[in-house]
Amino acid sequence: MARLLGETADLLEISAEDSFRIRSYRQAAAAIETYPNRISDWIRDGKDITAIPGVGKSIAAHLMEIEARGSFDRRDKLLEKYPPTVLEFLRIPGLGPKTIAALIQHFRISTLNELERLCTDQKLRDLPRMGAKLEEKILKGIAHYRQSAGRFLLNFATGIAEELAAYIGGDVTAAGSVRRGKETIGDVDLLVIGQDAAQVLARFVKHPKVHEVLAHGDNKASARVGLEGIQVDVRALPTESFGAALQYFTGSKEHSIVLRQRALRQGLTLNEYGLAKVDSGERVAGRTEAEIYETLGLAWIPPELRENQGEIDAAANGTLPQLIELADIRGDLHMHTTESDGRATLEEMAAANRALGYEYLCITDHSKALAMANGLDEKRAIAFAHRVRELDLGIHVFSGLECDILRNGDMDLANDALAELDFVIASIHSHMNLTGTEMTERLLAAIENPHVKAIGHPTGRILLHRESYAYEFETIARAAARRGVFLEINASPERLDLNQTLIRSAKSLGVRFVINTDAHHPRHLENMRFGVKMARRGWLMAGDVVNTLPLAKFRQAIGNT
DNA sequence: GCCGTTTTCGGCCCGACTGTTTTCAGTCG
Repeated sequence: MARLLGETADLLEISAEDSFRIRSYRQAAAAIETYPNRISDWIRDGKDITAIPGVGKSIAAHLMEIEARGSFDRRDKLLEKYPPTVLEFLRIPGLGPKTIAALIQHFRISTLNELERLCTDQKLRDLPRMGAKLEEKILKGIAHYRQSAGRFLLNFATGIAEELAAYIGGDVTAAGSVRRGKETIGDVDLLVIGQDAAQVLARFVKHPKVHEVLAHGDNKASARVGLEGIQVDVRALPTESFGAALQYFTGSKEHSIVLRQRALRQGLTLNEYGLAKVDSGERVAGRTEAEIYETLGLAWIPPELRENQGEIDAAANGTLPQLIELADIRGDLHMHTTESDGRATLEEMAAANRALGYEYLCITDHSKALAMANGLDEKRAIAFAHRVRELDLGIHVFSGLECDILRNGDMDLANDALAELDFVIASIHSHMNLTGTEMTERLLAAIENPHVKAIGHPTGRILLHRESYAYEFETIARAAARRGVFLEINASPERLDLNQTLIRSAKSLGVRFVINTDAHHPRHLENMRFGVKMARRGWLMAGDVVNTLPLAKFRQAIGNT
């Protein structure tokens, strides 16, 4: 439903509809996407869906039509006018709705290939206000889109941000979605404070990895960096604007819009330079973020929450959660060794965990169904568990297993073998295309197994690569809460599974969590910070996460006494 | 198309950069 509304907003944009109507569609799409309950259920139960903020009479009618027949009239009419392939055009950087509408009208194109030919044939310049530079820009944009679909993993973007910040030197802060900890990143935003702007920007665009300068003005510069072509935006601002600039540059856009609306109601206007009175222009805040939020009557909001999903109300009411921090984690409970498909030995992994200052860890190699990973059968699993327990490296090591959930919901290893282990994570690695009903039954069966303590990477998504498998998440979360089975937040950067919406939903249903790296190499253990980011985005506190417990309490929590 | 501390009508966040054209529209964040 959210996707259909969002696509309709795109189509309305190309057809030059009223911009406020378009925004309404987008806001409704965002509201539905992050809504904790299933809209279909609400409609079937006859509840009033206009109670959802952003959903009014018209969009409610559209949603009921979608529920009834999979589309709605307004969308169908637009699709008669514009083939759905033109939606891709909006993903091309530098190409917006006005240009797209003009191109469709004049050249009757509908596919990226046709658009590309138009540019290589230098036909675009026949139209008013279009020239050679635009043709070139679109060609580069198409190439970039095809290569990466325009998004990058959080760990990659974080690495680029840290490398460039070190190169630029001085007071540089990563802002944008990197600071908010989004699992995929469109571009890297760097904020430079209190230095000579022109000099800083000039130095940035000369970085050896900068392949293409997209914009270079007095206050900001944008460039594509590295072979992957990730876009980096650098903005330079004076020291007295640091807080305002950091707020503005961190976003999200939706969060900032609501913040500025709130400012206006107080007779204030907010931009990247500061918070000022509308009538006199007098500056009242801007040096720190906290100062800005405070002036607006709000507690400072952690960046991970700035998605316009209730955080502003919570900040106004003083009900923001005390979010979990990396330092709260006392042990990593999901990792592999050379016993299955890990790259380091049991001893090396344990030593690496101790070096991170953890109190305990759990070794969870694969089970035999994952033959290509050299998974363990019952006999090997039990023998290995003995070796794990005998380890004496000054850190408590639990013997565990990442046990495959077979197609029918059975565990890969027999229950008497699982009973010998301290901590069993049940994961799906096969038959990922079952129907929603089959997959729900399969996971329910795993949760009912008396030896299963956690569900590993619960949705199975691989970012930018593979969707979650289909199942009824709420049903699974309810069962997990009832049975006391933990849901994993897998910190591996290509998974980051669960996402923030599912974390919040599961928490509201009473689920407790574990945050694990799924490390196959000692250096992967450092990915814990990304898992904690996701937990924070899901509004979790330390108390929601079991592996923040001290050893003795953790043992109680897993029934290991 | 949504919404209500002033509103059931009339508002709806704010600024930088580029290209093409001679004053600004389009795009982006």
